[in-house]
Amino acid sequence: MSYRLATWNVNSLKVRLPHLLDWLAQAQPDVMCLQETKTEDANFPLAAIQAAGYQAVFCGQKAYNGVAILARSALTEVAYGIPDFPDDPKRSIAATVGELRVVCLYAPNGQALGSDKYLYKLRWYEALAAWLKSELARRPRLAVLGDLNVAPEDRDVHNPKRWEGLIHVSEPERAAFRRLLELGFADAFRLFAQPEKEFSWWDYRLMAFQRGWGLRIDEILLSPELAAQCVACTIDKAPRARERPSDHAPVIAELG
DNA sequence: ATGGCGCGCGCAGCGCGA
Repeated sequence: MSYRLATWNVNSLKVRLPHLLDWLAQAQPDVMCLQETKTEDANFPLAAIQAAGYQAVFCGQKAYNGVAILARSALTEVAYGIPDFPDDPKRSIAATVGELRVVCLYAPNGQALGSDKYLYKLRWYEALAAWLKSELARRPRLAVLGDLNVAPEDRDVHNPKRWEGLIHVSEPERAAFRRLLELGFADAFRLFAQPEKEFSWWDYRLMAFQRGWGLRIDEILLSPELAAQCVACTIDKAPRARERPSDHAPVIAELG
């Protein structure tokens, strides 16, 4: 069974709904993970998404965070948050789609090195790794998609010198990300030859997108079984070039 | 490159994101 999996931080589902519907129609993903929906569940645009041919599970809140998984087929065994990590405001949702277990994540930003939010981000990653370790043992066909808010290596940063000492690139953050790879996950993007300077996020300011000043902070992690089945992983920059875009671009993985 | 954008909230300007 082949699947097209995608993840996109939409930075407000309400504002970005037209972009999302256009992208679903054009890209035809089987599974679509969304982050930063910033939408309470009562206001989730379920009818529009169903009309586009997708089912959805979601957990959101006002103003901040919020995640959702859309799928062309049934979503079952829905799980919210990270177990044993109760202080987890709408950053994780998981569901079974066909033969796949899908986890959709919005990692904390972390704000600045040494800040309370930074320490929270590292604690969140620690809890995530512990959870995913047990999940991987139980569910060999596991895909983890999301805005992981870490640029794993210098080649994932447009100008590593400029980013020294800043959030997303610090060694503890990168170690937290590598910990997930050590569990056995593959960073799907790096399973393939890629163009240089390929990113998934660009600042809204200073025409960063036009200048190519970006980071790769949205990732698709695949369990060994799924990695062996993966035939492509790409980033679609086209939505970032539209009017009133999200600051993130969708990432797509193809399972053959 | 970092004031400079864009979002939500709520009705002015702030917190937050990355």
